[in-house]
Amino acid sequence: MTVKKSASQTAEQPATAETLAQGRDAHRDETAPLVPVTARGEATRRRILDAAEDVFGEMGYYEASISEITRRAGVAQGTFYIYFHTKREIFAEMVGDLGHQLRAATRAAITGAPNRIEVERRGFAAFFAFVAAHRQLYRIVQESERVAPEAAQGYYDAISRGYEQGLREAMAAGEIAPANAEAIAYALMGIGHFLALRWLVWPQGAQADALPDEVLTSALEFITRGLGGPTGE
Amino acid sequence: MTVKKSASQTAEQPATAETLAQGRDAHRDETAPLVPVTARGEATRRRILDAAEDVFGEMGYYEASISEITRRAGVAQGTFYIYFHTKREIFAEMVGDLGHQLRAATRAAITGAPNRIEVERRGFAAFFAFVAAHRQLYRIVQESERVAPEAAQGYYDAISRGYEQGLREAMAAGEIAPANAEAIAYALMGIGHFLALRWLVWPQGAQADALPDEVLTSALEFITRGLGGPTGE
Amino acid sequence: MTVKKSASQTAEQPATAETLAQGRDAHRDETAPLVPVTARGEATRRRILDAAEDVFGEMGYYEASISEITRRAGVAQGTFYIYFHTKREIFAEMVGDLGHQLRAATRAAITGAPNRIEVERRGFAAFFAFVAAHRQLYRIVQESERVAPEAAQGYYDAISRGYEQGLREAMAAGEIAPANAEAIAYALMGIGHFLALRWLVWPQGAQADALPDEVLTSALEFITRGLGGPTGE
Amino acid sequence: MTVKKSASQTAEQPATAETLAQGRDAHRDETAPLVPVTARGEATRRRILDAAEDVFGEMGYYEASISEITRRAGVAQGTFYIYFHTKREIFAEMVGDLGHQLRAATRAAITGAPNRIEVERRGFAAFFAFVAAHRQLYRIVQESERVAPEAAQGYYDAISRGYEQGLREAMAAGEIAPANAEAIAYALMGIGHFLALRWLVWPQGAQADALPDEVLTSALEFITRGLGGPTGE
DNA sequence: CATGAATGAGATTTCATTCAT
DNA sequence: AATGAATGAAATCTCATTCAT
Repeated sequence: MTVKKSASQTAEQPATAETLAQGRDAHRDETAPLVPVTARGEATRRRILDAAEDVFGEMGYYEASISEITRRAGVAQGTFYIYFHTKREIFAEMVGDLGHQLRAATRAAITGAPNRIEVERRGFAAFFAFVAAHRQLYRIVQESERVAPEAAQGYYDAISRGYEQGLREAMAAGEIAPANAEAIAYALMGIGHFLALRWLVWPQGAQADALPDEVLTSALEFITRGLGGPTGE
Repeated sequence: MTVKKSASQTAEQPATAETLAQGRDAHRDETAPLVPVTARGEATRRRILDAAEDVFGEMGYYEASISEITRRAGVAQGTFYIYFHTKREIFAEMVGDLGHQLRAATRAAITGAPNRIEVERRGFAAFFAFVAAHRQLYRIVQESERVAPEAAQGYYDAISRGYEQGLREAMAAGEIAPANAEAIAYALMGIGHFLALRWLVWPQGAQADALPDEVLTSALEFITRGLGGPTGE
Repeated sequence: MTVKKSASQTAEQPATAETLAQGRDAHRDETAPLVPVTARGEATRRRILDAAEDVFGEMGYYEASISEITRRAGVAQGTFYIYFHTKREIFAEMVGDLGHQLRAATRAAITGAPNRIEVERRGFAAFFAFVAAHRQLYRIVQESERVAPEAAQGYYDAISRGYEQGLREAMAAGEIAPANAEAIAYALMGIGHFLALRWLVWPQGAQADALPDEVLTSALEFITRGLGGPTGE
Repeated sequence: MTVKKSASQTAEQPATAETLAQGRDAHRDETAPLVPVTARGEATRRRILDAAEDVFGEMGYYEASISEITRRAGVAQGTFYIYFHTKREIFAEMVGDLGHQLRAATRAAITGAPNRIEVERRGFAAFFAFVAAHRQLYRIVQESERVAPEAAQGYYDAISRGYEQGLREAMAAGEIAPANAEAIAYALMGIGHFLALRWLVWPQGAQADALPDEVLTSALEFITRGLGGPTGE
């Protein structure tokens, strides 16, 4: 194996007595991330990760196989295990990535929104656009609930936290009705999730690039009313 | 053999290369249900189905095995195939059952509600109670999205249809604001789904028998406002 | 799976409520022996065990493969796991068998020996004959020290115990000099082991069916003197 | 490359089907030792060898991996093959080293012993001390019987030769009874081996630093008697 | 001299499904 | 109707070894 277990001094040390002693005791850490050291390695890892996203998305965690992933990545099967300990590990890492991307996209979209309602409007639009563009990833998150529950909870929690903060500020500003922010956050996520499921994920083919206007409008009205208009203080 | 299989060849294929190539998930003629003819058979079938519910719920579709199911059912492995063609088939059947039960429970709960808001209140309460009592089944439906998509869509569609009808009537009666009924139905399902996930499914142990009051209240207020009060026409 | 986990009531019970309840809780016992129920199963298990003895003996534990074992046994690979949980398990079972056979052979040989010295003479002869006839098994025991230490210790301990008892009786009778019986037992086993290694196991081909007379004589004289003649009480 | 390999082609074979078919234990031209030329190289080789001793001792030949060895040695995996052709080669070399050390320790211990009995006493003490200090190495030799039989036989033969010579001289001097020297040598080795196994190798923890007095005494008395006192010719 | 990356054969184990009794 | 046995494909993961830099 030629991959560092996390960022730490590894090879620059000439093999002195001290480093030796350390080497002796440093038992294999099964959980240490497998970080490539060279650019070539980094590129290979990336290729594998990308291939995994495709494969997991198309086939699902269990039907996917490492050999399919490495085939698409164009590397030998053994190469996979240079960069990831297990099939589950790469899956969980993907879910993390995904959440990261989604949050970045949403954050970018809502920047500069004049009020909470507009935040919701833009946020939902960004979310639906993202799902339409990454339909497989949607299924991945769904599946992660069984396969890598920590990853799934991390995904939802991170989204929720961002949501809650915005909601609390809006409540404090009197823009929306006061309420348990986490409850509202999860309610909103649920709405987004199910609308996307019904109108973006289930439909096959190209007709599913966006929600029907009528649906989007009804949903946004529902949300707007639900959040409670300005309280008029 | 005392099991009907509505006149169709089933296993006549000798194990040729092609049939083998179909692999473990060979979809065969699953249109011919295997219906037990005697009471004893009926009971065995039931036992297998019950065991399957446990096993699938605990372990998930892929980690579950027929042998674990039959072990828990107290029958031999071969017996399984007297009543079900494939692993997938029994899974899909379970999802159907599940939806049935849930809808029955909900319908019973909302009967006699004086207005739409009360319907929602009671409906949600019933839903949460059902989830708390059938936590495994919740995961099953979730998983069915990948494993047996038709079953999953059937599940959600049936719930949605009931929902929509109620909503349309309420809209017609001016009880709630007019909107695309299916959109609202899926939004409400999403809310229920995610609140249950966050407060009933994720938490470990006994503290998860019901939603915290505050959460439930906030959610119901959100929904009530969202649906729109009486339009006063 | 169609094999009982040890001798216990399994199938004769009609599936009543009680047996069901039991079935539910009886989680898979990973350590329960896999005992065949029918004669056919028993025969298959035997074939696998015999093949394993050959294969392990010839190639050693690690170079041996399950697929080679099942090939020689004339069964499919999966069949192996109906009767044994792991490669290690069958190996350990073999070592147990072996010890059993060896002790039986030795016991038979020494029955009726007039005195302790004659016991040793006959015992060693029986041991060498056994090793010559089961040269592979010798290597197996040797290897078991690493692969299945409990099995190895069990093997030696059982032999030693028999030895010790005989020695103690002989000491009590004044036939041999008093000493720590276990020490003498292990010393005698060591002698047998190394003589067999040098003159029966290492030599290739047919010339190694027995120890050279001179060697055997020298060894027996050494042992005879070592045990100490009658103490003349 | 600064490592001599006495003029012979080594790796020129492109990885064709045939070379691959040789599998992982391909015996190649192991007759060309890989001798380091610089002091740095010498030190690296030494580090690898020391690490290998630990690893092989702890895990055994087959469970040990080159990557574990190089990890402990603090070098890259590729570096291993600068100094050793194969895994087997380094293993065999270790066994050789070991025998060397053991013989040196024993020789030092018996120097100046007044008679054969005293030689045995001191020799056994030295042997047991060595085993207690190198418990892993004991297992290594044991395993070498399968993995590198030549090395194992070399090990025992060298010890035996030293033994035999001493025995023959003692016989000639009338110090001990005449006998086949090799038989007696292997018998004595067997005794030492099995006593060490039982009282030094098997016991876990610190209580196993030496044989119990009673055991040692009984064994030495057995040996003393066995060798036969002065024949008084 | 040394390194890190890459390879790919191979091994164990699981499991849905079939079948004779 | 039920059982126990058998099958064999497939999947994950390990590891000795090679090679370009």
